Order: sequence, then structure tokens, then C-alpha cells
Amino acid sequence: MSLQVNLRQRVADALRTAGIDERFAAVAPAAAARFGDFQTNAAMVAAKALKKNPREVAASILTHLNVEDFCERPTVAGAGFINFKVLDTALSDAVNAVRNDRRLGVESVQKAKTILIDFSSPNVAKPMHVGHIRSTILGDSLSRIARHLGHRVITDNHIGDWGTQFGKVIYGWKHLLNRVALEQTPIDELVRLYREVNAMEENDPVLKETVRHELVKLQQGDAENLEIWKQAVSLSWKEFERLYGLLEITFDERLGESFYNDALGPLVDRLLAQGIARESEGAVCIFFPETPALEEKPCLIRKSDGGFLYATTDLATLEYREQRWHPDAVWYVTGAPQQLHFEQVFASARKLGITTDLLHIAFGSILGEDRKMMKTRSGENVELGGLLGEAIEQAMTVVTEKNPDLSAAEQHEVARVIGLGAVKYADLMQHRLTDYLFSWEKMLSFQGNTAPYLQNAYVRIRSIFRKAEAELSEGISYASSPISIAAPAERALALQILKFGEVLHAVLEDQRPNLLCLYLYELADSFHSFYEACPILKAEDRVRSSRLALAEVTAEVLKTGLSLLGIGVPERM
RNA sequence: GCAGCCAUAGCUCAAUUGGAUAGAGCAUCUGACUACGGAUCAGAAGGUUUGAGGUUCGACUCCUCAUGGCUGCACCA
Repeated sequence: MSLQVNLRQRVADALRTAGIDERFAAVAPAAAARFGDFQTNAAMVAAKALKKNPREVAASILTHLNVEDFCERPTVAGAGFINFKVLDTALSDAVNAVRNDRRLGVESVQKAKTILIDFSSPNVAKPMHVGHIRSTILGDSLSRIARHLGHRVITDNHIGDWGTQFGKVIYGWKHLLNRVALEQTPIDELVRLYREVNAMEENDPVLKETVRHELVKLQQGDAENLEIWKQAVSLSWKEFERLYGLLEITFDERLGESFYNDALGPLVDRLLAQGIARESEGAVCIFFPETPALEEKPCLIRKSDGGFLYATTDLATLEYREQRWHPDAVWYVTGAPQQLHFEQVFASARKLGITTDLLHIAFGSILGEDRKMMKTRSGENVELGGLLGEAIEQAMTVVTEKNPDLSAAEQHEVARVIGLGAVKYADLMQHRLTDYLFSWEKMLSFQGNTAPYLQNAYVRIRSIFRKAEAELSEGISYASSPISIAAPAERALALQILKFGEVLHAVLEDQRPNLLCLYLYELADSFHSFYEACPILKAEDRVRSSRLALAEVTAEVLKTGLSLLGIGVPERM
């Protein structure tokens, strides 16, 4: 049991003895070090409910509070804050416990859920661009964290392999295809076809109709068009796989929209038969008269020309997932603009009797330097592949400059870990709902609150151990010596290490990896302060052993935490 | 028109969900380099949290109104 959980329990006990509802028991790290290590605001919250004086309630709680075995005498401050300062011995014990715990103080959830996470979802024959970054990186990180906390997670890449873009691609394939280019750079060629046809039909209604007809032929099963489609999908997958491999992202399920195609017609028929959907203006819609916000926002599931829509596919997909995985929750990691769409889909799902916890994990848009949203067809989108390459390249120049002694192979690997880490961290560190201002300069800057800063903290610790192993004579082992907390910088670092047990649960509570980023940054910061203030290798035996062990736990937490963000750590950099 | 999201230091962002003197990073300034890796640390300066009311012991946070911005709203995904 962690110190914080233990304290919460003691506060609950005190509340119960004092005749106050123990649900008010909540303990948080102290707002500032001058107040102590932990605090509870229970007295003020309870006083509010009971219409009593907060300070009197605090005093009453204090008389029933029994924490002498691991805290100094608690004090009441301000409007009714109760502050705790943990004894050095108890703090030492707690950090030692984390050090000896394979899970570093992170407890698994009480009730493991099956969570299906839908993210990334690039479109075939279109480049993966910056717009896919957030979904991909955020979804991957949430998957890792949920899994780490003991949930059963299914990652599902719902590829856009059946969209209207195929009319353009097929027309282009038949009339504009450059076979050599297709061999050498297949995705670029597919994108070129898409873009050229898209531009050509802009002012040509006749061509537009021809292109649309190619799409209809594909949908009706035309052999030639189907073959072109299959090749386009296969070529796109190769490129996706390359990028996912680079990013070290994996999927358990990778069924594209086309997989659900045959289910769409029967689904709409069934919804009509059950009276859930009805015809309106030639289209088939689901209405939500009972939901005020959706009263005038029907969900279209079949067009008047018989075609199906985004919502139809999403509903069919959900039904499939229900019977295939029986999930407790389905999370959709997509942009905030799709909020209405998901409200409609979720409301429709409820009409279908689906009670699964459905969640739209929305995130803000990626903005260009003009502060306008980056649009899919602006033609100025930064492609993901190029972006990652650029990040690695820039990391490479820094690495070769800072550490020319590394072998070429190691420089490449370090540049990859740093470059990709920088891109991922720059995205994850922000609250997911705030719009993300895309900036090469910021993303690739290795100063301040960035992945390289965190990686550097880890590398330094590894460096200390390399030096220690070289200097210490054989037989001397620090591994068996306990951590003993004394100096202020040691206290601060120890307390920060202990927070790891809480932060992951907080992240999953609101699907916010930025809380983990913030935590790791503060951990690295605490370590660097400790590193400056407390000599490790130059200290006398017992202190040296303790500090080495403290550094070791720090490294483990950094490595584990970063891995949960999908970010690696090098041994040298 | 209706709805959703948002407005915090010069810039980019936080704020443990209603708690203590609103915190970081860039940029600026002052210190610390024969260094356990300076990709660092210690410190300074920078704020009427868009504006006006309200709720209470206490508001960046909740409510109302206003202003400004982004996004969505019937046959794209």
C-alpha cells in the first residue's frame, strides 16, 4: 500500500470516528513543499456539506487522526487544510518498497475491462499526414497504459479502404498511371493520381461524373476496378506497415471499412423493420426526438441513391465488435470535429440495445503557422513519413555533434529513438483538447520540456552506473543496501517517485497522457536537482549505495513511463 | 440561426477537477564549467486568468450575460 493510499485510509478512519461521512476522505500531494508532503481538504469539503466551520471540523478530525507511526504530527493551516509530513524513515521504506516492486508501485485495476481502442485509421491511397499523428500516438499510448494497468486491450485500425477516393484513384490508374513510379514509390504515385484527378475534375462536371461512375462500378463488383482497388490497398498497407514499424505501434485488429460492406444493407433493412429508422426525403434516417440536443440532427444511414454512409459503417463495425470481442468499452480516438457524428452513432447504438460504454476520445486540431486548421485537401499537408524522417535526420546531426565517439550504427539507433521520441512527446505533452500548433522548431528543439530532456536524465543515470562499475572494486555491491532519505533533494525525488503509483490511474481516468508527461518531466527535474545537490559516487559508502539505488529506481520509472508513451530510451546519446 | 470546443506571462502550454502566494518551457537578464555527461543546475523579471455580474469560507475551474476565435449542423469520411 502506498503512503498516499495509507493516509487516505487513516483519514477515512478518523472521519468515521468523528461521525463524518468517510467519502470525504481524499488525500493529495501537498500543493507546495512548504506545506509538507501530503494534504487533505476533507475538513473543508465536509464542513461545506454539514454547514459547519471548516477549522472546527479540521480540529475535530485531527483529534481522531492516528498517523504517528509514519508521519509527524499533522497540522491545520489556512481555511482548514490538514498537512502531513512523512517521517524520513517511512519515506525511505516506501521508496525501498517501490524499488523492490517489479511494477514500481503501480497497482493493477480491481476490475479488468475489455477495452477496444479504435485509432489511427489512415485512408488508402492518401498519404498519412500530420492529421493522423494525434490519433495514432494518443491511441497507442492509451493502449499501452490501459494494458499496463491490467485491462484487456484490443487495438483496432479501422482503415479507410472503401471511400469515395477510389473513383479518382481508379480513373487515374486507367489514364495517368506511371508504371515505373508505381514500382519505385507506390504511395507517392497513388497520391499523385488522386491529386491530379481531384484537380482535373474541379472544373469539369463531365469528368466528375465519369469518376463517380468508376466508383459505382467498383461498388457493384466490376472485376477490373476491384483488381485495381486490391492493388491500391495492398500497396498502401505496405507503407502503413513501414511507418507503424518505425513507430513501434501494433494492432490486434486491422479490418478496414470494406470488411463491413456486406453487412450494411441488411443492417439498414433491420433498422427499418424494427422501426428504429425510417425514410425521410428519400434517405433512411434515425431520429432522436427524445434527445433534445439531437432533435433536429437525424443520423443518415442510407442515401436516396441507395449508398451508405460513415455512420452506417460505424454501426455495422460496432455490431461486429460486440459479437467478436464482447467489449466493456469501445474508445474512438478521433478529432473533436467529429463529436456530433459520434453522438449520433452512440445514440443509435443504444436504440439497437448496445449497452457497452462508448467513448469518443476527442482531440484538438493541428494548426499551421497561420493558425488555421490543416485541411486534408489543402495540398500543403506535411506527410507523416517525411516528418518522421526529418525528425530523425535532425536528431542525427545533434547526436553526431554531441557524441562523435558513438559507432555509426549506434548513432543511427540513437537518432531514431530521439527523433521519434521528440515527435511523440511534443504531441502527448499537451492537453488533448487544445489545438496543436505545428512547429518544426518546437517539435525538434531538444531544450526544456521535451523527450530528449527525459531521455538525457535516463542516460546520465546509466552513465553513473557505467562509471560506478568501473570504479568500484569487485565484490562491492550497492544492490543490497537500502535507500535512506535525508537531504531535501533526496526527499523531493523520493516523493516524486512515489507518485508514479497514482499518475497512471489518473491518466486513464480522463484519457490524458499529458498528465504522465508532466509527471515524468517533474521526475527528471527532481532528479537533476538531486544530481546537482547530492554527489553520488563521491559520497561515503553507505550514502553512495543509497543514492545509487535512488538513481536506479528513478531510471526504472523514467524508462517505464516513457515506454508507456511509446518512447524509448538509449543507453548513451 | 442552432449546437459543441476554446480564450491564462511577449510566444507555446500547465494547473492533481472548487483549495493555500495561478505554475513550466522558449525568449530576456544574473550566477555556476580543470564537470558523477552544460542536451544541466541555482536565481531574476514577466499576470486584473478576454470583459461584466452571480454562487461561498475560497473561483482559471461552477451559473448567467457580453465580446472574440475555431468547428460542426441531410444524403463526403
